[in-house]
Amino acid sequence: MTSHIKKVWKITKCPECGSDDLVEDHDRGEIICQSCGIVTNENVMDRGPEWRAFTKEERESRGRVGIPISYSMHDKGLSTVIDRINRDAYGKQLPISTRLEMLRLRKWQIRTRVHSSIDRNLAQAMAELDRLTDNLHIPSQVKERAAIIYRKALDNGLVRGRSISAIAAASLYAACRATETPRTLKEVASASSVKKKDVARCYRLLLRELDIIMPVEDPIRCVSKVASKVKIPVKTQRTAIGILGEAKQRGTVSGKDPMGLAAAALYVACVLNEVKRTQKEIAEVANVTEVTVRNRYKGLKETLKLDI
DNA sequence: TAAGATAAGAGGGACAT
DNA sequence: ATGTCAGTCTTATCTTA
Repeated sequence: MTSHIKKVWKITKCPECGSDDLVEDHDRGEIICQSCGIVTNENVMDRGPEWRAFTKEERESRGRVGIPISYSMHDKGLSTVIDRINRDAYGKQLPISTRLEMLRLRKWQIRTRVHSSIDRNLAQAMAELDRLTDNLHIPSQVKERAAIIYRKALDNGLVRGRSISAIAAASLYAACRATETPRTLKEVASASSVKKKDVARCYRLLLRELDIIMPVEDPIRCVSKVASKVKIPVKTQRTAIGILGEAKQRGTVSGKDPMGLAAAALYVACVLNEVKRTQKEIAEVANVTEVTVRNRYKGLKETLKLDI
């Protein structure tokens, strides 16, 4: 008896590096090179039957017809379409009960299709999150958090009409804020292809629609962050914290950028303690402009009646 | 060179229409 | 739903000490 071993042409060497350490991923229809990481999806499609038959009977019973399945379609091309012609194969009008049945089936068909579109959206978003977190060196735990936020946004229909990458970036930024992972909006935006203002808009949308309460950053907590970067002595830091506490009591801190306030308070403290730091140095590490430092500095001077 | 001043523009929140 | 307004922050440029 002749054996019916499949004759399948397969690549055995990586086209990039020549290694033969290849792994097949049948679900995705790809071949991955273990040594260089190159993924190829060429020549993987197995056009022969996926079964083996050893007798004539087996061959006949296992043989089928139909188009080859396709990996590029989300359902691998296996969907059935229920059309709207309420007639049977002979063109006869269907009885009312069957018509209602078909109506129900069509409804569910559409619903499952929506489902798969959500899946595809998620897959794309997760890929984007992967890319962003990779670029920004963000721990996976924060990424998980971002993914949860994204799913919530998707469930609430916030993604419709907006770009997936914008919402993904905004979710990631929100996750960073929530976990106190120090990444600025600017950094997140520049890692993604979305403009900063769009990420900011989506971020606010997330906070509003998902009722996320984000703790407002306390300028006092920013002081040490900024101070450590420009090596300002602890004593001067304490002066700055005192200044901020005083300003807070007089209610002149709300609505201001906490980093700007911290920077200005530090600058004042430096002047008072005769620590030589320029506005520029402090503004730079606080990620605000000199002008902002000056404006806050002016405000602090007024509210505290300082003469410098 | 550091600090201050000024102007123009962006973007969003509050509020009225 | 849309427009206006006050306030914030940024960028850029010029002046002052």
